[in-house]
Amino acid sequence: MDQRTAKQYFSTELLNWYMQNKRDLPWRRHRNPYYIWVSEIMLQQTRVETVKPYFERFITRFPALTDLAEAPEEDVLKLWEGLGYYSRARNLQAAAKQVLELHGGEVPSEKDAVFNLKGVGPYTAGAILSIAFNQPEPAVDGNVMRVLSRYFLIEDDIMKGSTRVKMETLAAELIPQGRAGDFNQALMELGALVCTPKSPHCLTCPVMEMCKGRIEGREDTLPVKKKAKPPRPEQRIAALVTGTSTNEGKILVRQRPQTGLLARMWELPHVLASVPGGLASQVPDEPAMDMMKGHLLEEGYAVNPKEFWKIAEHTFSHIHWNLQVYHCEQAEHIVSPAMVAERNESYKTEGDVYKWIGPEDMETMAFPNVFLKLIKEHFVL
DNA sequence: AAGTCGGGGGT
DNA sequence: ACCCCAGACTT
Repeated sequence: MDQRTAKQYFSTELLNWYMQNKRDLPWRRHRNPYYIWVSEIMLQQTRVETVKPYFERFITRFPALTDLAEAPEEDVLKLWEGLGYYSRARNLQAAAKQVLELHGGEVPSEKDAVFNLKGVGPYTAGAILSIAFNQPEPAVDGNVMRVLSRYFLIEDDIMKGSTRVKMETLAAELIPQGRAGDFNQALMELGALVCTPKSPHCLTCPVMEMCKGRIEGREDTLPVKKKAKPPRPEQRIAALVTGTSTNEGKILVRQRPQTGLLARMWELPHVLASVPGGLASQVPDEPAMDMMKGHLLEEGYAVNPKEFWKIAEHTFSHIHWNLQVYHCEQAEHIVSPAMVAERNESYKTEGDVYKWIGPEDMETMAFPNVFLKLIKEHFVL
């Protein structure tokens, strides 16, 4: 009979399994704290397979922390294009500058210093400290909470902060002496490959014999998690404005404000068209087209709506966009000097900057995916 | 504690 | 359609 406790068994068997089954991932090829840090930021709420190409391009362009710290923010955002949660990119660069000024360019290995880096929370701090410096700190993410909730049959709601703290205490107790980095990665690897959210592969699990959740037949009902609120629907009218005369071959885009949703990203002009709970309008929607035309005129751009192009849908965590996209054409009009002055003033305060761009500009300007797809289709890129 | 912040893959 | 993902930050 196995004399080991459930915790001893778990730690030993899981670590042995990991050493035999760990994946060859780009950020596991070196033990460069900067690489590990970048990978952990990218991996927040993002799958491994999605991150791989982004990570490769990022460290090719910014091989060292100094390269990232000194780069134009536009370059950083462009490399993050399509990855989502763009404040991660801004915070990462800000933190790189922090490291340059406060720690001589070396990623700190002291707990408080790591925690104080922008964009580094409880999980990422633990990941950096354990994986890069092998310090015995827990790194509790969604994978870890799922694995622990099943193995130890913990029924606390994992959405609660108090549950994460409880899991961190437990995870810290499980770390084998001197093996923090490997063990923490083993926990996440098990969650990603075996102890999956749906249909966990218990038959091939290295710790199935003493898994309380499996023994009680609860593996499909754990972890306990309160359901998230559904995203609120928003109907929006977008314009793909093609330029005339000096703007022939170009389209009109604008840059979003410095804060909030998709901060500082470029986009096609669009306006909110519906009241919450209102019915989706049919296309072509003449009043909506007039609203779009009026909106752009206020911004100083006269356009003639042509025809409905297509519907584009995009879901954020908390908002669902239904975009009616219309083809428009730049129109001649006279702008008074007063209007130009007023507009320039509003640029400073609101941050909405409009610009005519061609296909070549797509190489430097960062767009959220919903607009990226539309514009690439228009330019046939 | 609840809301904000992307995007895609798996089922 | 819904769920979830190597979460952090703001209010």
